[in-house]
Amino acid sequence: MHPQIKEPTTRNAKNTFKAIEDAAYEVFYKNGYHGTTIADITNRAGVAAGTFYLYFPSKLVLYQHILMSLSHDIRKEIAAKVSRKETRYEKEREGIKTFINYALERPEMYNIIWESLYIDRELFRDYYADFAKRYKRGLEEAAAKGEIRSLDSEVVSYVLMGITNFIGLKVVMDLGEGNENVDAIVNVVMEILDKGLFKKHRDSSGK
Amino acid sequence: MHPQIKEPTTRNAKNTFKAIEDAAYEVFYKNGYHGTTIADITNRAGVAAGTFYLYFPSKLVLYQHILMSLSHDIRKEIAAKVSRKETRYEKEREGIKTFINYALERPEMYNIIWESLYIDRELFRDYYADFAKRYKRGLEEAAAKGEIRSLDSEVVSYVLMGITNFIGLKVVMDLGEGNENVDAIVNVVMEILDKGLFKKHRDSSGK
DNA sequence: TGCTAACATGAATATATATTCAGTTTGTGA
DNA sequence: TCACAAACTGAATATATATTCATGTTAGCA
Repeated sequence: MHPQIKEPTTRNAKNTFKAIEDAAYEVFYKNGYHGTTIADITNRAGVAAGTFYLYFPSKLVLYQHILMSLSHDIRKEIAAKVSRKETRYEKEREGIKTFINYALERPEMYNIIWESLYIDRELFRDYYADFAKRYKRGLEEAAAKGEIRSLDSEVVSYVLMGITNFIGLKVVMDLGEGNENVDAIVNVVMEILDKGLFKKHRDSSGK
Repeated sequence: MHPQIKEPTTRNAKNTFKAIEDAAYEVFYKNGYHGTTIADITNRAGVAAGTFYLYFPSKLVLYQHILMSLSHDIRKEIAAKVSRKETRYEKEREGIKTFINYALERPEMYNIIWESLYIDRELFRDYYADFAKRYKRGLEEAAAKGEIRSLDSEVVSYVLMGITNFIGLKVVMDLGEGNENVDAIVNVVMEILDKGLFKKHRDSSGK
């Protein structure tokens, strides 16, 4: 928990705190950080403007609080699903699928994480650096077992994050246009990861 | 040119206009859209605040103007380089390499394009939709020639954009930490695209 | 040299909104 | 039932900054 946040102690105060958090999720998503005012948040939460400052010292700290809770949540969800699979191949498929479904069901979270690049660059950087680190670990284990080819695992992790994030972006942007067949999309991605994009060209030593 | 922008006519006015544009590039990059004020721009350009409004009706229109010019520029650069290559394989390698080098040399452009998701969602969406459309065309030609495998070209184009953008992101975030060996990074990416990530697992019909 | 239109100025205006604070209500333990 | 702290209120404050406008300056031409 952010050190500057004052935790509520009584039952009523806990409800108030939660109402502010919930309102913030909704409004930050809908209108972005700069597009939402403290008044938007407190109105939606049904409390007075001053009440906000009983718990949070500033709008920025609230944003950071929400961002951290989001990123924790999305990582937990992916880790839980992935750990149930045996092979790296199956883990990868599951991770991509989970991420896309997450983006589809709660586009707000996804959106808020990207916006952080322009609100709190450190937090954004840390989020992806940490994500990459976990990814690397998994990839290196898989390489040690001979499940995947030996390639720079840092670069590979950004390749995989890039694919997942952009496919998620596409799905979110297309929301409501009926392109939500996640399995079909994941199949295409796995085809590429499994066999490559290119048909064999010239000699296999390449150019 | 944006219809609300008033073009300068005289030699001096052209210089003033250019100075405002140049200042805006720098400052938008450095501090983001919300972090820069009209005063920041006009101070850096060496003109009075009011002068800004001789040419641009608002800060938003200036931002849109700059974003469009950036996205035009980056696409032009990639298209020019790619068109010199023969095979899809070589074109892909060149496109990725050009994009990363672009991000490395002018991180501001790259940065501004992503921020647009939170400033002008339509413009952002259009930018990527258009990028994807061009990509699709190239991929479909390559598929017709048998250079690449037949897969949903829309999904493939987002996979490739995702890879490129995230590798670009990594390179920009790491700037100054000596990880700027673009060729080595591109090689890893091409390895994956060429031969896949996974070693052959079980039977090739897959799961 | 004087005229005119384009160009430029920067102080003043208008507005938005994050944050404060003096006062009020509420719940709880004695 | 009282006392007190915690919780809450919302009008007032403070600040930032996009935009306007009355006024001045310049360049080129008759």
